[in-house]
Amino acid sequence: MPKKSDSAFASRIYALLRQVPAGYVTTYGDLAQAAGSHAYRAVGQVLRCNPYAPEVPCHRVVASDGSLHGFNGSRAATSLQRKKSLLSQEGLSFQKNKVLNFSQHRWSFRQL
DNA sequence: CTCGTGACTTACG
DNA sequence: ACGTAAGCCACGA
Repeated sequence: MPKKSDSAFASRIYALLRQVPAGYVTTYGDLAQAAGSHAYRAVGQVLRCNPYAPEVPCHRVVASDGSLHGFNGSRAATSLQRKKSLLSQEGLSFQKNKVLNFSQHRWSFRQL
């Protein structure tokens, strides 16, 4: 549940992300649009300060091309490695830092 | 209110 | 494929 200290925008992002089932990923763009805005970057800021660590799996959010950018407030390769591991456990496949069959595992809020 | 910043995206050379 | 530039929105100082 959203905290009062969270912005309405942030809450929306969290709520949407929570809808994403395991084995699926989404992009910042789609997330933003689903939130009713085009604040791609704002989404990044929100996730970076993600106070709902396990409940809001920020690792299910990838770049528009399915590549893993940052994670856990870090762009370090170690973080990306962990991200890959987590997603791998959810049935996703990886090639370096990119998701295989990305479009296939990509979650679309618009279809809901 | 203004300014700077960012885990972004798209376009261009 | 890669670097740069511009556009974009929200948030904290």
